[in-house]
Amino acid sequence: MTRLRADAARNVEGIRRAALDVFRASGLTTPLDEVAKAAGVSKGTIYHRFGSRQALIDAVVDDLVAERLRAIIEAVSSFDDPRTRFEEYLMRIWLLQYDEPAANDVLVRALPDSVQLTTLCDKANRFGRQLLEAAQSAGAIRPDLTPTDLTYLLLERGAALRACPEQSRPDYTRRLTFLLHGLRT
Amino acid sequence: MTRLRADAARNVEGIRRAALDVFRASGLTTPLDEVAKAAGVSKGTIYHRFGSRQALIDAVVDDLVAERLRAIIEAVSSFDDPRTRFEEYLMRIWLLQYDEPAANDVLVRALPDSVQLTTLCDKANRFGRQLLEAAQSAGAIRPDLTPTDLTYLLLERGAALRACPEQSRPDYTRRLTFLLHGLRT
DNA sequence: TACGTTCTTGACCATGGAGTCAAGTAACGC
DNA sequence: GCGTTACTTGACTCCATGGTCAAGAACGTA
Repeated sequence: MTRLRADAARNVEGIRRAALDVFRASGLTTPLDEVAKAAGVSKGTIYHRFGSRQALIDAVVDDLVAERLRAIIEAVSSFDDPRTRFEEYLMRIWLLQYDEPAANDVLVRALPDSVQLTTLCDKANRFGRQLLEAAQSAGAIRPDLTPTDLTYLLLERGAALRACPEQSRPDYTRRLTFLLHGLRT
Repeated sequence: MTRLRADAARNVEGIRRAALDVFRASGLTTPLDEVAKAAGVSKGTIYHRFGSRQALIDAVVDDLVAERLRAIIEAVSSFDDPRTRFEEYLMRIWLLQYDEPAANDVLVRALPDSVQLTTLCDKANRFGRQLLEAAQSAGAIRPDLTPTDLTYLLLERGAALRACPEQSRPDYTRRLTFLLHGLRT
C-alpha cells in the first residue's frame, strides 16, 4: 500500500468528517449521496477510497460511539452501590441512544456485518452483564432478569426510538424510570 | 355502481382471502405482488378492484383485527379489580401484537392515512385511558403515568416487536411482567 | 353464436438507494 | 513543462416497490 496522493488524502479526511457529521445527525442508515454532498465529492470517490458503505461506517464508528461508551463505563464504575451502578448504566446507555441516532444503530446492530461494530456492542454488553450479576447478588435487582433480557432492554429501546423519535427528553427519561422501577426486587 | 361480473366478483373474494392470509402472516407492509400471487391474479387486478393499497387494507383490516380487539375489551371488562383490568388489558394487547403482526401494524399506525385503521386504534386507546384512570383512582397504578405514556407503551412495543420478532412467547411475556410491575404504585 | 361490454394482464413508468466503470482531470517526478 | 499514473467523476446498472394503461381475454345477453 503506497502513499496516497495529496488530493486523495484530503478527500479521505473530508469524507470522514462529512460522514461523522451526517451519521451523527441522521443515523447510520443515511444514503451515501448525502455524505458525498456534504464532503463536496462524488459518491464514486467514497467507494474508491473506502471500498463499501460498511467500510466507511467502520472507519468512523469508533469516533462516533466508542468514546461515549467508554465514558459511560468509566463514569458508572465510580458509583458504590451495585444497584446504582446497574441502573445508571442502563439509563446512560438509553440516553446515549436518544442523543445519538448513530449510537443507536450500533446497539441495534442495524448493520450486522461489521466486525468493529459488533465488537463494540459486545463489549458494552459484557460490562452490563457483570453489573447485572453484581446487582442481583446484592439482592437489589430481581433475580429472574436474565442477561438476554438485558440485551433486549437495549435492543428494544433502539427500535422504539427509531419509531418514535419525537418524544421530549424529559418524557423519555420519565418513562425509563418506570421501566427501571420494574426491574427492582 | 352496477353489479360486478361473475369473474370479477370471484376475484374480489379471492383477493380478500389472499390479503387476509398474507397480511396475517407477514404484516400490512407486505408487497402487493405477494397478495397478487397468492390470489392467482395480477397486481393490476388488485388496483382495478380496490383502487389502491390503502383501500385493500381497509377492506380487510376489520376482519383482521377488529374482532380481536373487541374480544379483548369484552374479556377485560369482566374483571372486578381496576388494577387487574388495566394490566390484563395491556398484557392482552401486547400479546395480540405478538400473535398478529398485522394487528401490530395497526396499533403502530404503520399506515397513517387509513380512516378505518385510525378509528379502530383510537377506540382501543380511549378504552385503555379509562382503565388507566380508574386504576389510578383506586391507587393501584402510579399516578404519574399519563395517557400519552400509555400510547407509547403500545407504540414502542410494536416497534420492538418488529425489530425482534424471534423471541419466544414465554420470554416475551416474562419481560412484559417486569414492565407491568414498574407501573404499579 | 356473435358481439359489445367488462375485466384482466403484464409490460411499463417512477422513485430511491447501492454499487460500478470508462473517460476525463490533476498531482507528482523528472 | 511534460508525460505518466493516480484519482475523480457522474452517468450507468441493478433491485425492489408502488402504481398505470393499452391491448387482449372473458363474460353474458340477444
